[in-house]
Amino acid sequence: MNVMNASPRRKELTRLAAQLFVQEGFDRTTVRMLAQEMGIKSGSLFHHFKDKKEILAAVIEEGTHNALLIARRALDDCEDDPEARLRAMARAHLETLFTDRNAHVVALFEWRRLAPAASAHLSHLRDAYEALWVAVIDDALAAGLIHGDRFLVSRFVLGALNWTVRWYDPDGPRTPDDLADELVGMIMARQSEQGDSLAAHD
Amino acid sequence: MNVMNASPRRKELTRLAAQLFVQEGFDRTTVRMLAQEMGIKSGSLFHHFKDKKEILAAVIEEGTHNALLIARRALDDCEDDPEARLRAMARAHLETLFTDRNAHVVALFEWRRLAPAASAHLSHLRDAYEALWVAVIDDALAAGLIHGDRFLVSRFVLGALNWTVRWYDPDGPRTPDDLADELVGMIMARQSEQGDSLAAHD
DNA sequence: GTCTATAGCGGGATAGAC
DNA sequence: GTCTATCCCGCTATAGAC
Repeated sequence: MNVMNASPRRKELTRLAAQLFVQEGFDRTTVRMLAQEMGIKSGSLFHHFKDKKEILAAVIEEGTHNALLIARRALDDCEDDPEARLRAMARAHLETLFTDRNAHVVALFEWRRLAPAASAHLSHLRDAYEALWVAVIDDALAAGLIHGDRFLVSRFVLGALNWTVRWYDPDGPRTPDDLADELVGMIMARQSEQGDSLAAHD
Repeated sequence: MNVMNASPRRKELTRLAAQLFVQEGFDRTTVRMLAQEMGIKSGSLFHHFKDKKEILAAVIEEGTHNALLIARRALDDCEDDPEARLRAMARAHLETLFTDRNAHVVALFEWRRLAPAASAHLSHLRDAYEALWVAVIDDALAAGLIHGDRFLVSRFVLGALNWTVRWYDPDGPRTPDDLADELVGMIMARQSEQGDSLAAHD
């Protein structure tokens, strides 16, 4: 169950499951679909996972784990500038959502399906990721870069980012990084000028 | 199917269905649950609806229809001030999400389940609602109240609002109107001062 | 308009051979 | 670790009486 004791086979299956869960949703994805996708029969699936819910748990763990890793790495590659850090977090979030890492999408959108049985380990992962966000938001607030309530700002920003899954087309003209920059630009309180540098994209 | 030819009985059932769809999700809500909730047997349900998908369609139509009505009314009660109109739209959106109108939540979160068979009428309703938003955002941009790309700003704002369904507790200290005001405050480019009036809520 | 009864299907999961 | 075969269940939807 833990990310440590995952066989290569299990990891590969988890990756494929994430893909189907995003396309069809957890409930509409059958174990037969999952099995076919990885070229085995449905019965064999239960050698790797206790039941269907455990597959979802594995995907969600993988997704949150990746998001946490990538966000930490992005922050490490950062100066201490609050704006740069905020931008880095937004970019990292969208990177995990769109750069062939369906697992994070599943973690966000199918969390409720798992909630009753959510392990402490999973909750801890998610809390760690959210803590990263709140810290970055706090710094931006303290620097006067943005304004508002720390709790609400974090949730509004994450909401705006998460909802991109519903409308963003990766094959379109904009990169995920473009989106992240536009969002940060949108909430930043410019001390002066009339906001032209970000207004002429489309 | 159209909102016009809905018997009172059917409207009542639609209301109850919306509640269950929000609680459990469409896929996990069975026709037996739906029937029990309204005090009839599952077989009787199909006298009112052709199949389960038609129930979803009715809920989504109801939800979008209501959202459109309430948003229009809110704008009508408004001065021509772009900030007031933006605030009114945000408030109206959250009002339809949280003030015992589960149908709008279903419309937003279960849209994909219906998408393959979405009627022209339904798409038209949704487009009309989105057009309302884009118009208000356009005015706010033109007035220099906010900044960014019209397309992206609308989607970010709607994303932030829609995602509140996942975390907002109506029994908590904040009203939906508080949330709306905070969001508008967050994206507004203050020409001067250091953003204190909105920062001391929590 | 609601009931009972049930058809018909597809789902998750198991057992035991290989 | 994968297969075949299958159990058992609950789901949507239908048929016909009342």
